[in-house]
Amino acid sequence: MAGRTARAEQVSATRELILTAAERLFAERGVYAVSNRQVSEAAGQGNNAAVGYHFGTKADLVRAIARKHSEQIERIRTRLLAEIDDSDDIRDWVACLVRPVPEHLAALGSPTWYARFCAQVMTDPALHEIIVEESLSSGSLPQVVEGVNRRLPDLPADIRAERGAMARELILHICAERERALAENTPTPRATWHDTATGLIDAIVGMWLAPVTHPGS
Amino acid sequence: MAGRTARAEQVSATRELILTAAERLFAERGVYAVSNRQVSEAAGQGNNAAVGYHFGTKADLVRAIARKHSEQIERIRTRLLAEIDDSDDIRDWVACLVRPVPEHLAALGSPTWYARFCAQVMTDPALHEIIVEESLSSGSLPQVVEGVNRRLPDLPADIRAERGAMARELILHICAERERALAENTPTPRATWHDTATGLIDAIVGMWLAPVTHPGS
DNA sequence: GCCCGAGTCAAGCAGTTGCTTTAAACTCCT
DNA sequence: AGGAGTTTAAAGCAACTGCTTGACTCGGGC
Repeated sequence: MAGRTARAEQVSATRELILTAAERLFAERGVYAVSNRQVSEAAGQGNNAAVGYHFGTKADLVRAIARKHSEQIERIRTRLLAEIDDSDDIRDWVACLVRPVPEHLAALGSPTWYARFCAQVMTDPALHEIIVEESLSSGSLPQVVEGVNRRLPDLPADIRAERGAMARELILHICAERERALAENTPTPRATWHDTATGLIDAIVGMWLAPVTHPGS
Repeated sequence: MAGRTARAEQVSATRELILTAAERLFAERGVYAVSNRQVSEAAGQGNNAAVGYHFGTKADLVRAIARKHSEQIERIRTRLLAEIDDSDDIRDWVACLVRPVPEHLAALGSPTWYARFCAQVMTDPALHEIIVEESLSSGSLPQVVEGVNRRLPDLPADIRAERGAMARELILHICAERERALAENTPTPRATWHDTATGLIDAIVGMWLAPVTHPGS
């Protein structure tokens, strides 16, 4: 047990190497602009088919990257969910929705690549499904959404869904934009990931509480 | 003059053919998943290098597509800007920001591909710059942003920039999501592009007017 | 009215892709 | 201690990429 077999450690080490190399290259150059060969080489594998051996297709590699992170994010989310303990403040629930992502990015240290990676995958017609089932259908998220909805004023179901989608897009793409700015040494509106989350919570709460114009206007 | 030369018409016709074929393929399969060859073939050009001949690299083709649409969008925006005529209602100004995009999509008829195309290009590290300078730096947009800012309560410059970015991301990706849903025959929260715009305006105004939590919390 | 040049077509180029195959190196189990 | 099975390495494959080349078509200016 202690240290498992040396072989298994070696294997999971190269898997991890490939995973992080792929994530970096995908974020910097684009998922489809990078070949599996380049990923293998960047991971220090002389074997130019290492990606195929360990993961299969590029879609499988993308799924593996997404899963790795979404597990971490899920962990943070359940922790926050426990902390707010059925609070009545909608802000707390929105925080449960928002904070896991930027907090995860903060925990990764600098630089990070996951947000840019995720934004790309999310907008790609072929990969979109993958990341949805890997990140969005997991454990505690529906619980948080339900918690938010319960503390929300009466809204038609359609509007609820619409603003839920807005919150989702906002969280992802604002994080990706900040990550890009950090990578390019461009000024960012917020100093830390935590402050970024606070800004997102402010905005999303305001958005969710906004009055609804009847479409007949 | 009347009818120009028959030859020049033929040329601009095939250019247009390539442009729309590329837009559709890019939206449906992904910008990098489609080769210039495939675009040429889909445009009915026996010449497998037609894209290269008429446009150059793929980046140039993307720029051409973006320019074509952003000209139309710019036209709508200036029209709306004239209609609100220095209104004092912030809603009018936000409408000037939001409406041009969904209204342009509505004018294109169904189905459309531009929103999905745009969302992809916007998240791609290599193409991001292209569409920014082609769509966002154009004519009347800064004017609208300035108009919105003037009708906004006092906000720190950073927060202003942050929420501006949020509005931008929201408009683009919500339109892309609706377009995707339409293409897949999935239910959408709104029946029309106009209603979608109304929902976006509600949300963005609410977001912009939301109180700002001091990051010290 | 005839030749020039822009536009189209078709074939071919070297380079790269994903994937398969074969060989070597290594750990693990008996 | 050695055979077995797995991981890495390296080479090779057909398919496809962008790009160039040369022949053909045809409208327009001298």
